[in-house]
Amino acid sequence: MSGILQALREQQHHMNPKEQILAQFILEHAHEAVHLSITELAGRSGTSAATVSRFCRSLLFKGYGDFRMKLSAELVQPVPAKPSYQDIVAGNTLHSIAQAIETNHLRSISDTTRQLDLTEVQRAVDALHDARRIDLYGMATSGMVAYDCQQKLVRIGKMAQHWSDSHMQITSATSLGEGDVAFAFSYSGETPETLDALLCAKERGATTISLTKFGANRISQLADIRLYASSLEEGMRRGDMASRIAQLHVVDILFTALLSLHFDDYVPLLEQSFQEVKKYRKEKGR
Amino acid sequence: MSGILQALREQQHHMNPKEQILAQFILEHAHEAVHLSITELAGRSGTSAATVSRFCRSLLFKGYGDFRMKLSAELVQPVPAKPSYQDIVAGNTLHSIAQAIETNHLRSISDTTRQLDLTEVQRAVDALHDARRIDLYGMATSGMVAYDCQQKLVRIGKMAQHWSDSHMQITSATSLGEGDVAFAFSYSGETPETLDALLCAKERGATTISLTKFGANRISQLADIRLYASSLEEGMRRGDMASRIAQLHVVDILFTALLSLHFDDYVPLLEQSFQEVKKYRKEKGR
DNA sequence: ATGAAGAAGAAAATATTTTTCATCATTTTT
DNA sequence: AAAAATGATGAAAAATATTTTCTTCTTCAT
Repeated sequence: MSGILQALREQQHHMNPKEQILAQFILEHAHEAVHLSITELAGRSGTSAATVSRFCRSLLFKGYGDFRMKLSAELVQPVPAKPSYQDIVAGNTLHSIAQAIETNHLRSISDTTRQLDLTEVQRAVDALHDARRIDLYGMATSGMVAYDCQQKLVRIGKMAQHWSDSHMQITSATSLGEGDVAFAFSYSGETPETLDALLCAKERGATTISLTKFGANRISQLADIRLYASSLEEGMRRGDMASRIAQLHVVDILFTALLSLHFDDYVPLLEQSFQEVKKYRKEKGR
Repeated sequence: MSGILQALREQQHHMNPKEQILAQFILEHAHEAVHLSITELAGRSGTSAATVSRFCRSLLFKGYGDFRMKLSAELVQPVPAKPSYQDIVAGNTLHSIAQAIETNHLRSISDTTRQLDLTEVQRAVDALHDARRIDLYGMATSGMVAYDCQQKLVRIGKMAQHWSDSHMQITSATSLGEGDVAFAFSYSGETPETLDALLCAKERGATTISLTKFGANRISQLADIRLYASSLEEGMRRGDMASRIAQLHVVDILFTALLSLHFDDYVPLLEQSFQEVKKYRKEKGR
């Protein structure tokens, strides 16, 4: 904490009564204050526009506008790196919520990248490249990651299918075989539906890949190729938010690696699918 | 380079002549520009105050003051360690790919958080809280974000529905009305199917929210509440990877804010849905 | 009690921003 | 090719926002 808010806090007790009230309001609602006009700020803080104006000038700003701009500039300074993940509880300000989530997501991506085993990534890329058919399993939030992965694979001409229905997952897994890939997504690594499907696929001879949180878990134990995404500390509520971002991050790395290693095979397909969507829209008269 | 200046650079060539001149001036003298009043800026750049005002509004700022404040906020950011987003090409090593993707995702999240207008977030949270029914529109990658948002909302007992089928989107939008919310997700902000659905919902009186890349676009123009996620530079391949992460980041902030502001309403429901899924599994014999 | 000094708001003055309106240039239609 | 329509632009008017002035009120020292 530095600059204007710090100055306010320090000088607050040497101010006139109404100015103290105003300073207090600004300290408590800084992020809101910068969006208010001088009249609104006066109203919200129980003072008058004249007082606010004098207040700003006594702090040696050129006027309210100048004060507001400099305060707003101060408020967007990036958060200093916080050592650990932030938990979220009731009654936080919007600003602290946004910061906490940012911290969690940034960390979760950094951690995941740092601990990523590139040898396993390479094996996964090769398996996906060589796969005849690719099945993607995941429930709820992880289902979304699986679906994202499917979208990417389909765009480069892969036969990839995500099933969010647990019966269909098994049905599909049953028809896999040697040369096919089954890719399981699960934050906990214990999701029974996903586990079942992966097991079934493995029994039919498919190559199995897992993307779970770090540490031992039943799904990764089952997999031939094991990828991990960062997990939040145990007991942390809403851990799946950050983990989902981390999982998508891994999917992006996988997909980009696939593209980069087989550029000539895939990039034309990707461009083509992009152009076709555009063309199709034009033809509809847009 | 990101945010406002980036948007100016990208959109400069689609502007009116005087607006191009103005954009050019701002790009060249950004640090000076934020200290000028609208009249001074008009004078220095060879345009008129009216043009500057229109310019700011056409970029979807609330007015010149808003534009100036956000630009000023952008300018005080220290130069990031890694100056720009990394593009991905053929033949990279796995390590450089992972690093590039990490850089892009980290930046994309930081940029998005910094540019987030918390007033708009608050309005969106209120709208979602009060909503009788919530429709979520988005195609392809943005469809996934919409779906993610639906999952979260449903878990706290909201009637939320994502349609990935463009006909069903319209069908559903048709039955919306006053007190309902339509939430459109689109990276480009121009996706016709999403635009149509949002328009239809708006015509029926629903409150409309948009989450698009930064800068003026047709979807956000239509929306009552406008949220933005960071965009990569024009011409960058695979821009949607980072944008999807950024959009999910915004969804997380929205949802957490919703939870935090109405803790007692929602958290019990969330815990309950979590416990019920567990219980249901136990009963199946696991 | 009285006067001086300063705090604070109402209202006036000023400045800034936005909108309206008239003009001019460009494009489209006839 | 002329006429009509559209759109861009700046001047001026209108609307807003900010600052200053002026007056009242309170406090404190005498």
